[in-house]
Amino acid sequence: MTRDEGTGNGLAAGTAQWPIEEAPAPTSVEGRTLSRKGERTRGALLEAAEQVFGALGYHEASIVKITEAAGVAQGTFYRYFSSKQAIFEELVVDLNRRVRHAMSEGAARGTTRAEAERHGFAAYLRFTAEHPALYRIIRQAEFVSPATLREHYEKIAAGYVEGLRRAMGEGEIVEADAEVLAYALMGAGELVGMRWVLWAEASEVPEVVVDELAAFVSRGLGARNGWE
Amino acid sequence: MTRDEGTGNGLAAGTAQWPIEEAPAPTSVEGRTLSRKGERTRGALLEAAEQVFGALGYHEASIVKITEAAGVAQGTFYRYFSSKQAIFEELVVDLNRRVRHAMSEGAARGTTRAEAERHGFAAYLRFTAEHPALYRIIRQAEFVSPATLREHYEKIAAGYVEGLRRAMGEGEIVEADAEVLAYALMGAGELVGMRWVLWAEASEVPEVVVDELAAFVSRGLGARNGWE
Amino acid sequence: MTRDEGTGNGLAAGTAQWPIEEAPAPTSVEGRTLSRKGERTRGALLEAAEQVFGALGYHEASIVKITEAAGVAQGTFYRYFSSKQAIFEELVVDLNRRVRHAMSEGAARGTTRAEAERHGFAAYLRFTAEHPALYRIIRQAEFVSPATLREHYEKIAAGYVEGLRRAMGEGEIVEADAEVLAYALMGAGELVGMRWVLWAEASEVPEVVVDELAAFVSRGLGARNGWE
Amino acid sequence: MTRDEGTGNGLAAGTAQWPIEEAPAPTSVEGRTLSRKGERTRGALLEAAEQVFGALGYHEASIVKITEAAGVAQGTFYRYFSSKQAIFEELVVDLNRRVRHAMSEGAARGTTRAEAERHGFAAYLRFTAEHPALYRIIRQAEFVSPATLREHYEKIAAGYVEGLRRAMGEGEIVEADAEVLAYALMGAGELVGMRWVLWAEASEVPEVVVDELAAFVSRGLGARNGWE
DNA sequence: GATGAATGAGTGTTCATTCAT
DNA sequence: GATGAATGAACACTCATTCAT
Repeated sequence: MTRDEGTGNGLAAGTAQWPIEEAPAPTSVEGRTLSRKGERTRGALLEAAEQVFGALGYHEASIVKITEAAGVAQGTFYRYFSSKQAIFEELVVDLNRRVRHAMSEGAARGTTRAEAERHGFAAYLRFTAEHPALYRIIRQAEFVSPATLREHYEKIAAGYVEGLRRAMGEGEIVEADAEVLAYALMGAGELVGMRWVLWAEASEVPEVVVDELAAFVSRGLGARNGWE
Repeated sequence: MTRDEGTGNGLAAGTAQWPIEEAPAPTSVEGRTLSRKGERTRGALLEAAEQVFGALGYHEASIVKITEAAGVAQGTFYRYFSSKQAIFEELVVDLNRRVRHAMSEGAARGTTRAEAERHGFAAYLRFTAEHPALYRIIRQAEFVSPATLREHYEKIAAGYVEGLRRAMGEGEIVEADAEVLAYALMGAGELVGMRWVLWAEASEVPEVVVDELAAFVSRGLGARNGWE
Repeated sequence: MTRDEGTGNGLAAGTAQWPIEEAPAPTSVEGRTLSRKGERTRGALLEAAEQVFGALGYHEASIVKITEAAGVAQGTFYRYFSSKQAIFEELVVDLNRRVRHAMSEGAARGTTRAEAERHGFAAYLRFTAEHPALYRIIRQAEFVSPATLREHYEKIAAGYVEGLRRAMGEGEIVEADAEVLAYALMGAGELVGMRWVLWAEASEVPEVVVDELAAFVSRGLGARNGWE
Repeated sequence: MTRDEGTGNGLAAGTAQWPIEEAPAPTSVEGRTLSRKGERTRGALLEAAEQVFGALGYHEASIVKITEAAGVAQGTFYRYFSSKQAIFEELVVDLNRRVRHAMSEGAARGTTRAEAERHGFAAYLRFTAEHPALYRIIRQAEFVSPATLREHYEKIAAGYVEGLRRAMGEGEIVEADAEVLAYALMGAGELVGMRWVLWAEASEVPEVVVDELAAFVSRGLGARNGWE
């Protein structure tokens, strides 16, 4: 993952800075170290959970449905996760890591600042399209696991804040409260994703929408040499 | 409700334009017309539902809890609402009407455009603080009643779009896709509300946060003579 | 209602002998004497109950449905009947009286013995077709009010027994246990009615079926100069 | 089970001919194959259901009562039957198979035609005495599961019809509509059973009653060399 | 006298979780 | 190590009945 150096800027910089754990999957459960096969079963359960939680929501989803989707017996579930809530939380953490990764990679693809910014949002929206579960699971987390939900937003916000602060320091964008900007940006992305991906059941957001959003944000950040 | 005339502008104009039904409370159930007492019972149930859904979420909320909170017997519930889902949906519609009303009123309080804009957001954030249920119930609606959720956002967006288009026509703000802007604005408000009202368990958003948000939006809309 | 005298015979004689109360509708409830209007309301409730119990069965039927069908308020029901079970029992008694009346009248229409017999069954089957509720309500009575059910069959059986005994005395039919014959005849009629009226949803049993049934019974009773 | 060959006749032939599946108990639920223990639990539930439905009727019977009677937890019920209605229907099918089996066996015990006929009815009445649930459950089926009810009668009738037709062909009984006769015979047996088993709470029908019934039927069928 | 609002016990059913095999 | 049978608490909802107006 290359980071954009030198041209430090707002959004792109931000997305590039999220701290991402490098060893994603825990390989032990309650002390047991997982075998190859165990690892695979665990992965199958997580993936099944993403599908099922995404499609049905936390409450309609049931352990039976998840284990069925994963092709294992009901009891097997509890060899890998201590509860329904536990796998849910793990899923949020997992998706959080992956979306931040996607956004970083996206932002890094831009060479000019405007492009980078646009790519960051585009990556987020693309991830949303590919993983509608992210959006839906996050909404469920509100009640299922508020702490995890908060952590999710805080981690993304932290990345934004760091990037925005650097950009401010370098005079690339207007001086402002970086945290407010961070939450505003996340919110904008979330609802645009909801409107043009989820509701439209589209596999991607129309380019023009991404452009409009990026332009709005660019202006809002008071970016010099912004979009256009 | 005074509307800003002549100086039609972006946000303020938008918030001022939401079409709001003036006769809010339905007064009949399944054809029956409600007596005074019935009206009161129904109101108590709705209020209790707002508290309970807001505090526990749709699934943890139960009819027993709602009726207990309302001080009526379990069976009484079904004289006024046909199901748990039904009262939930009614609640969304109700809150939607009230939040739009609050935003309109807020926006109308501003005399200059910048003030109006700021007041619109402030009103929304104040409403969120007073009715945390709005935010939480909306999140639940994702799975409980997607159509109602969508309607909620679409109604608010429609108000924004109308106002933004007018402002564009009058050259007050930059020419852009009004719908994209609308969803971006809603998202920004929603997450800022989540961060500074819900998480902070504050009764209001710090003034400076409102200012920062308004400034960001003002710049993003390319408002002439904007905030500052 | 003419009774067959002189030519005393089996079935026809039997059907003609059921003791039928002549003043059918009780005109007071819990001491209250019913006004004209009250009488009408009570009748409407009974009729509605016949429809509803017949269509839905005892348990699916509800007081609300009955009162709705009768066009009165829920509470009004309890001014005329003390409980759901009470109106059900009254209905059984009522239908019992009416079916016995119908059978008597039918039987009386026959001039020869064979005709009379045939007419008795035909009348029963016609009544079944016009009042499917009879059959269905009787089946429900098994658990709802066993005593009433038993009374229903015993009353019909009593009529048969009396007629059969007389016919035996006059040498018209074979000497046998009249009660066994009575229950066999009732059972035969009931299931034929079920098969050719209820299942066929027909408004009457095909003539040929009535003929076959009458012939079987005629032979079974060892009737001299019977059917043919 | 020996069948009467050569002397093919009416009732006995009929009862002897019911097609009876030889592998009675389904051993899998929703695709799952039942373990030994599972099989036992399932059986216990069916037996408990027979008792409870028989004693209380469909509606008064509750899953709690059934599971209590079977000595298992409430939830266990749903591992074996998908609903209250489902176990009810299974019960009807089960009882139907068993009563037809009993009747066949009974009829086969007769050597002369008159004996066989008598044994068929006697077997039916004995079964009724041992399984009052049959009678009571059938009556409930009217509303609970009309299709199953109909199937029950049709299967028994089919056996009768086949036997009666053969007997007619061989000149043993009078030529007549076999289906009408079948329903008449079933009805006669049913009500005699109700009167002398259920109401008398007797463990068997008095011999004389069986004799009388058999004689009536014998005459009704126009049997040559009939009873006596 | 009629109404209809209120009651609350009771139902069928679901499902996360445990544990013997 | 994996299974799947068993559990039982919990829930949404119904309805006969009561009673104040």
